[in-house]
Amino acid sequence: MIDKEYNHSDIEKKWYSRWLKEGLFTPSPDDPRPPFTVVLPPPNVTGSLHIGHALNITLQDVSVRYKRMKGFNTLWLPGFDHAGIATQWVVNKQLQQEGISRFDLGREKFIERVWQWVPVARDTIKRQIETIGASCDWSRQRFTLDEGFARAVREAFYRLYKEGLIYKAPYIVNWDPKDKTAISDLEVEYQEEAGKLWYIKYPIVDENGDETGEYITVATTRPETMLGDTAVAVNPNDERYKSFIGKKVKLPLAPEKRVSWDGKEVSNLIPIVADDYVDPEFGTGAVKITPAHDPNDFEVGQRHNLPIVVVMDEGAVMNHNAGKYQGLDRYEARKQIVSDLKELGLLEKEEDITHAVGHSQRSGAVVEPYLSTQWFVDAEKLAKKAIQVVENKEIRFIPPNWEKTYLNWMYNIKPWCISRQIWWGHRIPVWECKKCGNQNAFSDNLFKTLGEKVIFNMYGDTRIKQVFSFEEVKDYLYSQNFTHPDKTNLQFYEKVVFNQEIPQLKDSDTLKEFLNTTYPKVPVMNPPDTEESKKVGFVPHAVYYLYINNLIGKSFTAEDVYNAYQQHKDEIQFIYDLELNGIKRAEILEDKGKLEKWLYDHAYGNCKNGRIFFTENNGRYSIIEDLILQIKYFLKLQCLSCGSHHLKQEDDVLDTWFSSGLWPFGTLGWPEDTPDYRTFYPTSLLITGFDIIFFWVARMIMMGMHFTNQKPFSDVYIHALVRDEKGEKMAKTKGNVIDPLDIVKKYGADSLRYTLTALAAQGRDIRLSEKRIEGYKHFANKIWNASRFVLSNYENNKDFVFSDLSKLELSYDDKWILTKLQETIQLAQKYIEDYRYNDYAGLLYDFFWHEYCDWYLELSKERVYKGDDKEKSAAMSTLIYVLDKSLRMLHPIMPFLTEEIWQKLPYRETDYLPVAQYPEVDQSLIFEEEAKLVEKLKELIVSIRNIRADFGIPPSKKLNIHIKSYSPQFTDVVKQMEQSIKLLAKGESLQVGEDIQKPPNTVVAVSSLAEAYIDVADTIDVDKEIARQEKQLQDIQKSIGISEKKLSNENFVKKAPPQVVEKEKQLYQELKEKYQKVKQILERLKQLKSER
RNA sequence: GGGCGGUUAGCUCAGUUGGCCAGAGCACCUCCCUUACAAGGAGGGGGUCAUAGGUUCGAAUCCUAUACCGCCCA
Repeated sequence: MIDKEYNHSDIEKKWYSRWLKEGLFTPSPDDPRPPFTVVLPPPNVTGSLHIGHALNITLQDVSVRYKRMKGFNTLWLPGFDHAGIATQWVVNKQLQQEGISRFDLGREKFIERVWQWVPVARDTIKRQIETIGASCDWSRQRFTLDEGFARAVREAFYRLYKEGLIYKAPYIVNWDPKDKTAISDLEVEYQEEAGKLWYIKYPIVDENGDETGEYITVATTRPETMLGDTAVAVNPNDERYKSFIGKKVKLPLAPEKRVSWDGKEVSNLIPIVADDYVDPEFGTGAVKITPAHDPNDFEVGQRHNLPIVVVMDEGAVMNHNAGKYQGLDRYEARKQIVSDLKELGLLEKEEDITHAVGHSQRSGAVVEPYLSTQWFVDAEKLAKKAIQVVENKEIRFIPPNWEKTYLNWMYNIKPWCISRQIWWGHRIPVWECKKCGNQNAFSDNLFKTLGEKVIFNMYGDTRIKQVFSFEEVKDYLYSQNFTHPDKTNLQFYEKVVFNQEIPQLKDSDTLKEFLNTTYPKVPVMNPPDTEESKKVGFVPHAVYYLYINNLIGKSFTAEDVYNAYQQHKDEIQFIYDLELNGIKRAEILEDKGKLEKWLYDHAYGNCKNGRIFFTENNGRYSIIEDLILQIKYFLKLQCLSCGSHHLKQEDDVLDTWFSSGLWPFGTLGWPEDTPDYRTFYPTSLLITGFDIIFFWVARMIMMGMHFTNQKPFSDVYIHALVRDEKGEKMAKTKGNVIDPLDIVKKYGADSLRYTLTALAAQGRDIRLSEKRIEGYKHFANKIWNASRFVLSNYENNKDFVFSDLSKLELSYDDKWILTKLQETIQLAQKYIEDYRYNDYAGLLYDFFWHEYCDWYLELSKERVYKGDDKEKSAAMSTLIYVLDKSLRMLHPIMPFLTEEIWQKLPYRETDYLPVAQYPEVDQSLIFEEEAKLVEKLKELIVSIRNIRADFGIPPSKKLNIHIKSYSPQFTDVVKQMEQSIKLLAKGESLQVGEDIQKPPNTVVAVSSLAEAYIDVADTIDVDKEIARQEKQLQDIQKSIGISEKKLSNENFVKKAPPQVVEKEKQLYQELKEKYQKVKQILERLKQLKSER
């Protein structure tokens, strides 16, 4: 028996783990059914989910569960985003609490700290996603920094770089002086702020640099940047300034000599240049040009070959070029400069203005346009295909108006700055050669064998150092993987990254063998804790290195060492520079004589510490191998241009969105051609918020088209922001956030999901209030109790229930609800496939509550309780049938509740509802005639209830009802359903027939197929009834008037579509008839009154 | 400055090819503890669909302008 109370927490706890255990959400790439793929927008590992995530996840789950039930081979792939700046920010905050900064820790230790934090956030979020009920495939869970994804990012970068689509260049970037990093255009938020426009007079000078007494006035909102001015520009057609062009001005306050960005001296006498960019109408028509601190000025500077003078450092503190302002913060300097100008009489005026000031989205600091050398993606080239694929509708935005937003942005796309001066993220896979300066981009395609590729990737992920030990490799390969705890890291490489066995690395023995045969061996002769002064130095290490790598034979002469060293010194120096923290006395190896002596000394102990490394015999030396404490290995990377090993990897990391852009294919195995990739890519649907269309959606389309030559997804559903009930953005600082977990606790996940689905109308923000959620909890309760009614009666009537309805004697109401059900099934599919989530939710709500519960359940009670076998059978079977279909349709929105109830139903083709079949329309269960008659019957019952209310008859009083039917058909309906009608209309007795006469002391309810006379005997109030009927007559008359007006309009009849006209005519006819009837009734009433 | 969207019942919102005398939930009023459900049932009040023009037989729906609100981009 089913519990009396609906208790969401009991129900919701038990199903999720069972679904997972059964693998219901884990599809196979071998499944022949058509695929349906969704990738979850990976939540940031910064904290926990908010209600916007809940909406996003719910809508995805609704579509995903629907498609799964429709028989698609459905994959919903979840994962997490490392969220560079955001996560670094969170960990920084934690460090602050401990009173330390990330610089105190250093890069390596800091990243360790972040890795400690990530699983905390990740697992919290994962639990939240599970609580909401998301039917995603955790066995395929990914992380944007996992071994495979990091590899995909390196590969993507490498390819773009090779193709010339990524380049490093000096450019004006948006600089965040607080976080000390460049940020992309998109990460800048503009705010209207009160500011000032200062008009500054620049004195004109003659050829000798003497002031002529003339001035040219420029206007600026950032006077501190004037110290970096290298020109004044005017429009070439501006008559006012024509004579000034080519002359020079003396830049006030600036030191006489400044140093340009590329180290040249720059004078404080700067030219006046002509440039079309200057708008003569704006300000004074003369513009100061600061190429290092303004993007437009930078362009002007390029055109006129102007020097570039940077006047601030990375923290926006004035630098050496600022003369006496050096060391001042930019705003402090501004104040000083303005007051100094005033004193010099060079400040013409100041104006109050409001202007848009750019702030860093993350730190809030005012962004400083700043010249800096950064990495850029040539987005314009990538945009081409990304534009095409949307223009020709291969990718569809829903709602479609977002397409315009997307395209507009794409048409005007700018180079994308992808380097970030932070530590947490994908370190740029470029190694600069310290010898020749070449930029080398590497990916693991540098290596042939899988083993080598793995080692390179481990190095790239900073899991091992470039000189590494067997233990380091072993420990990492055979330890638990971070993203897939059921696998070792090696298994992750095999199964997820390369989709191949890697026998070379399989176990300790093969691994050791592999390392020994693949990598140069690096002998180490110092125990880890050796005092600096006691350390064995560079020269012996170098000789041992040559020896152990078989470059000088078993025994050797000084000459042999000299020659071999000459050949290998670059790598040896590089390695020991790393290992010994600098190299000493390398000159010994460069001189045969010194080397000879050194070898001899170190064979006989004639040296410091009396060290003996070698044995000597006749000028030939041999190694004393016992001195080697450990063998490490060297991952050989060489400059592609000069071959040197002296490479240093870029310190900067990539913009997080660079990696997110690969999400739809990087998670499915790309760049490998895996079964998952072949089966599930391109994905079908992406659901996300409008705020990241540019950040993410656009980048995925660009990257997807470029790397896979396929659209990454077909449909993009863009949902709105969830706001609070007052329409304000939810923010922790405002204290108006709704925590999804609180809601789930209070109302249940099903109720939250239903609410979000019902509110998700296209193209609108969602205002969420708890009241609304409560309303849907009531709906959940309704489903629960209706099911309780059905199931408890099923318990007592098990033998009467059949799944095949065709053999049963279905009553009018059975046929009616079945017909309604078919309509609902059809509409439901249409709505969900059109992404009209709110309509889907509304439709089912209405059907289940207002048709099934309010009417069908009530109508069925008579037969369920008192019917004969056949009646019971029809009613019970239909009740169960409709409940079953309803639960299936409700399941995508309310997975937990529906599963709980569905499990108790008698016939199920699968063990679990998530993989049960979605209802399809059954033509044999559509009974239009019968359905229409029942609709009329409902109308009649409502009109009887109205009378009751109008006359204030208490529900406890049973009525005598006489029904005059207008047709034998309807008479039959009423007769068959007599008992049910009595129940619903609370009748004592019921007579029906076409020739029934109105008994005295009754009032009349007129409906379209019958009129009902209600015996109100002692309660009848003739005056009241006359008034009631008169009001009705008036209403009808009004309607007739409207209808008449339409029909008498020639143009309406002529031009309106026939079915509309036909409908109107029918309505008119019905109204007319009704009018007549009511009129008669009124006449009789008036007669009655006069008789009394 | 450019673009997009919104303005419908007290509140939150539906209303998709123009054909309803405009709908839902919540709130409100009346009655009812009837054995699925008081987290319920029956009934009810409440809107000149922002404003002004226009197109049309017909406009909440299309067009134009205005007002206010929001967002995005520069």
